Amino acid sequence: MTVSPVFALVDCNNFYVSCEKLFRPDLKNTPVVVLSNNDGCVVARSSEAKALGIRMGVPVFKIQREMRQHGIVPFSSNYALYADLSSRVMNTLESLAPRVEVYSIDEAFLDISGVASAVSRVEFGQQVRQVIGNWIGITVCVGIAPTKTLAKLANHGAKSYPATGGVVDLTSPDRQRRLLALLPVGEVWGIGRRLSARLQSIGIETALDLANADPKSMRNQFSVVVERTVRELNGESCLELEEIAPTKKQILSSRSFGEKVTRLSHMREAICEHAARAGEKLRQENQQARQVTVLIRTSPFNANERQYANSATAALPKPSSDTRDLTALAMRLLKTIWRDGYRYAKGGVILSDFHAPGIYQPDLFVGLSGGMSHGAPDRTSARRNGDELMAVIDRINQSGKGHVFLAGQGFKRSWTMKREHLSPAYTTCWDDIPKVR
DNA sequence: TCTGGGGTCCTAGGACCC
DNA sequence: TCTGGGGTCCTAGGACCC
Repeated sequence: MTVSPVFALVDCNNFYVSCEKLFRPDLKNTPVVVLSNNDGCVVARSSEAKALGIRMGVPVFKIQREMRQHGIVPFSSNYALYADLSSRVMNTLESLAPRVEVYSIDEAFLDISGVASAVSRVEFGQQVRQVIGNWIGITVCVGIAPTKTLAKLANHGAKSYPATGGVVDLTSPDRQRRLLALLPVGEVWGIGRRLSARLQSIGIETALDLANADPKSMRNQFSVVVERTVRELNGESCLELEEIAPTKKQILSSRSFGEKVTRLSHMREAICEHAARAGEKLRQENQQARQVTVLIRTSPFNANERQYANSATAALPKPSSDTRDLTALAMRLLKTIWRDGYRYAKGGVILSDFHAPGIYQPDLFVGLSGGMSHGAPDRTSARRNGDELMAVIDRINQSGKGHVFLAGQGFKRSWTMKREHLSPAYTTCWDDIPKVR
């Protein structure tokens, strides 16, 4: 007999802000925001900042006045810090539950099917909160339910209503319906802005309205995704716990520039840099890529300016994870889409069509017809020792002792991103460890 | 002047085949 | 005048997530 599943969704409160405040106790009751790359917009807010009406995703230049007026303290994104604290949280969760799916940097689903009664489920949730709070200093909320979609809503309830003590058990259908009736349909996991508007236009306003809809008809009018959501809202589990992260299907490195790029030489540097970063991620995944895409664009927000956005994709003669192969192709692709006379805001590289090293079936005609227009057909395999070179470069770059890169990535780098409010790397760099006097 | 980055999945439509 | 039908594969674009 199979036990019906019970999921717990553990979600860190205001995660990025909490990470920053952890090392700045002086900011305990101060409104704090964390900014996106380039200090562009707000991506995390402390409860004080939320209370002041600072919206998620708002561009920083639009709230300069409020920032000064209320003394809101901004931080640039410090991903090294957040990733390190995240892995501490996740490791702790793995010691508390038999099966854990790390869903994002600040959330995880736990399988707690073995925890029997309603009382002990809530106790379990409280215990999780206490351990994470005491050991790491991060506050989490816990939502418990028979499906992932309901666990998400339970978590939302735990965050919204302090009287819950940060834990909501939504295993009883009666409680499910009561909470669903209170929530607008857009709060449901998988229902975004567009679907929300379309659903409302046919009279589905609340999460409960959606739960009461006919799954088949939802599939016809929308998609299987919406049908699955309806079933999940009714306690029928359609989404399983994924303990092992599936292998990636694409890797993207892209970034807005700190200053607009107008010269091809600068864009070449930036694209080189992205090809190198993407290659590094690819090697961490122990994969090789065959497809390379380069994309560049002007800022879509500036209506007075001439706009241009384009991308180009091509295949390598055979899969590779060697930065030099990826870069060479990326440079050729960039040349095909570059146009003079624009102020470029962003550029990037996407790698796709992955193969595990060594098991690629080459095309029968590779080397005869020549997939690439330059170089010897089997140029990549002539560098068996390229793997070793890349491994050495990765080791040096990850050691924190220095940075090795191709000259094409540039030395002046006027285009690199702005990070004016960066906190120290408290937990990942010896020089930045806080000192107690 | 200044608006993030990195992913996944699904669907529709075209190309191509028999 | 009359102009099939069904299957597969691929890709672009849309929608969603954090």
